[in-house]
Amino acid sequence: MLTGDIPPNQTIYVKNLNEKVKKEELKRSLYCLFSQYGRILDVVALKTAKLRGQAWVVFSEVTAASNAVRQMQGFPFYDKPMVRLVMLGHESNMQKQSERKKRAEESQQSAPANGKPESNGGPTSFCQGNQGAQETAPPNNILFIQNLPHETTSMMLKVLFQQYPGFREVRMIEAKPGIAFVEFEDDVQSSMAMQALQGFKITPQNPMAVTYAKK
DNA sequence: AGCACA
Repeated sequence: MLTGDIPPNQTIYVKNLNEKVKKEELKRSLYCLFSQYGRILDVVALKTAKLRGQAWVVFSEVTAASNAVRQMQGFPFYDKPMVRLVMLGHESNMQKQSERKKRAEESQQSAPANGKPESNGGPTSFCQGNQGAQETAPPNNILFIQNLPHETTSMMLKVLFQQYPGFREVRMIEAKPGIAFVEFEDDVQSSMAMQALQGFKITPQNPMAVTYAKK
C-alpha cells in the first residue's frame, strides 16, 4: 500500500504512568489527552510486569506526535509527571514499527473511547474538553481554548495571540474559567495561530488545547 | 525501571 520509503514514525512512547489506573481507563484518558494534538489511531497499554506504567500512542500524523511529545513533557497525569516521552523510530525497530502501524490502521474502528468517560469512581477528567478533535472539527475563524489555568486573563491571551496576523479579540466567560474564545479575521489565520500555540503552557500543568469553536 | 497489543 505504502510505496517506497518507510514513513517517519508517528508513535510516541510514554512511561512513568500511574500503575494503579486500570488499563481501560488509562487508555481512554491517554486517548482523550492526546487527541488535542491530532487524530489517534491506537493506544497500547499492557499491565504485564514488564510493560505496566508505559504506553504507546499512535498518531496519524508525525507532526502531531512530535507536538505531543514536546508539549506534554512533565504533564501531571494521575499525579505523576509524564517524563521522558519520546518519539519512536530508531533503525533498531523500524521494521516492527511499520508492522504495528499497519495493524493500527486496520483496526481503527476499535480505537479506544470516543470521549465518553464512564466515571468508574476514578478521576477520569482528562476528557474535560474534547468537543471533538481539531482535525475533524470544521475550520472556524474563532478558536476555542481549553485547559487554561484559572488565573488566566484575556490580557494574557491577547499578548499571545496578537502575534499572529488577523487577530481580532479574546473573549472569556466569567462563569466558565479555564476556557476562552479567540477570534481571527478568517480561518486560515486562526489555523496558523492554532498550530503555533497548540499546547502552549501558561503553567507547566496547563498545555492549552486549541480547537476550532463550534458554529 | 520498563519499548508493543494478537
